[in-house]
Amino acid sequence: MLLAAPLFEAAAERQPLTPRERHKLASVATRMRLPRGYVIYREGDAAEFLYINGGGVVVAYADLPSGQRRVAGFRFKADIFGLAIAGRYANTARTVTAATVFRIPVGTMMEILRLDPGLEHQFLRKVVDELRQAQRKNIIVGRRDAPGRIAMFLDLVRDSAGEGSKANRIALPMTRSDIGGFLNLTSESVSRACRRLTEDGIVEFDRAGAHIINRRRFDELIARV
Amino acid sequence: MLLAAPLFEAAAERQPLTPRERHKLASVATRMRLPRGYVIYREGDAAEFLYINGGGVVVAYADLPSGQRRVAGFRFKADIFGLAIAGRYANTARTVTAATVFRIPVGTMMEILRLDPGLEHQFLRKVVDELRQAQRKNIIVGRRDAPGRIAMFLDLVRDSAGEGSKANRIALPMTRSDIGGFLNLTSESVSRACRRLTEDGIVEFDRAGAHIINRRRFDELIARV
DNA sequence: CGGGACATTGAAACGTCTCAAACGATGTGG
DNA sequence: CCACATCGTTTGAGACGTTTCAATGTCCCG
Repeated sequence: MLLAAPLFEAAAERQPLTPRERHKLASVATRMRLPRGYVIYREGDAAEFLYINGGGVVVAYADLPSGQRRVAGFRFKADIFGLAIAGRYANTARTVTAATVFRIPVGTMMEILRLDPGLEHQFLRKVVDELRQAQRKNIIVGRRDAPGRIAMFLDLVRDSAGEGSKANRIALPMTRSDIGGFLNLTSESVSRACRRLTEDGIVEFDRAGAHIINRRRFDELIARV
Repeated sequence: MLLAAPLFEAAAERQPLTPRERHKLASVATRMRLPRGYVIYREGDAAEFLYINGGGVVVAYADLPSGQRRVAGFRFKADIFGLAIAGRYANTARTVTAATVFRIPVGTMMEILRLDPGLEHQFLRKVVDELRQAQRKNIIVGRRDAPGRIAMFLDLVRDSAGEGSKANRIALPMTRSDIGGFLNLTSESVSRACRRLTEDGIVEFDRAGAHIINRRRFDELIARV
């Protein structure tokens, strides 16, 4: 139980969930079908629930005093979100697409973890995953060139969304602003960087997402960190 | 025991250690006194030891293919470092000042954690701390203005180095290049940003470190994220 | 005392940001 | 069912700030 506390004290970042956990949690979870653009919770709200993404895409972000929007990350199917700092949500969560989410009261969740050390273990691994994600984001944002950041972002989304690691199609339901918020770019810069990638014959974009045309140069670009 | 594995699989980031833990670990640790600039381990080496900083400053960094140096973070007294990914160090660790470090074989460490769940708990908290640090770095690097990044870096070092949170003197033993590597700036930009802070009457710099002159404006600058 | 690493400063190049406008898609109300 | 308002995207031109390249100055250590 002591173990659970720090887990829930962590700020939110990406956290995939195993099938075994989903099964265990389904019995106490409330299933919600949400439309696109629905705000699940707001930064600063008391963190009463923990959420599991059951399908669709959710974005976690915080609005900074300067008016900028810092996107912490995107949550895909089976990802956990809603972790808090000091009992309050660290980010705002909003659906990017229509989505199904499972909602679990934090108290209930703590009880479950107390009774099931194995599940507790799984949660620790989620925190570690989360850490890796934050570090991966650190590396991506460290790049100076916008096209390179976009390419690494596509790579990240491909891994996160559960599309095969050799898939050339990547769905991008989030807005350019959301991508920019994640990559520390303006939406205009995202636009221009995407155009550059297209002009260079590396990636093509349409309404649905991205399509990698030249994988060799794409991989080269990603490796050129 | 299972718990220990993922802990050691995490990449390195900041991790303070409590006195209770230090006592417990002291008996199995090898104490090493290291000169300034000593490379403790290199990125890619087999991760055989876990380290605890017993005094001094250590920098963890990775050299990217582009030749740039990405600084993951600085380790101060009581911080743990040497966590690995897939059995290999994710970063290179080098002393910034003369330092004392305690070295513990990973296998021994795992054994200790297995026998002491309480200590295991503490380690989980370290991972969560590490996560928070990575996120804090994300926010800092997200700023566009170099002086603002420097100010937030000073704030971070003040917190990490264990100087009082209201201290106006901040020791900066690391080089401008190291600071730049952490903040994603060139050493020249660090130099200019520091000069700007001085010209604006906010912070003064000398060989030893920084001295906050105008705390109100300093805090304002930090808040202007 | 000398060599080397680090820090500082300068000037120009580069790339993103900002501001602005036009375009496209979407969803709603008449 | 269409017109319209809205939101997001794209494109443009200029401003801004960091990077780059180069040179000088400073400090530390051998």
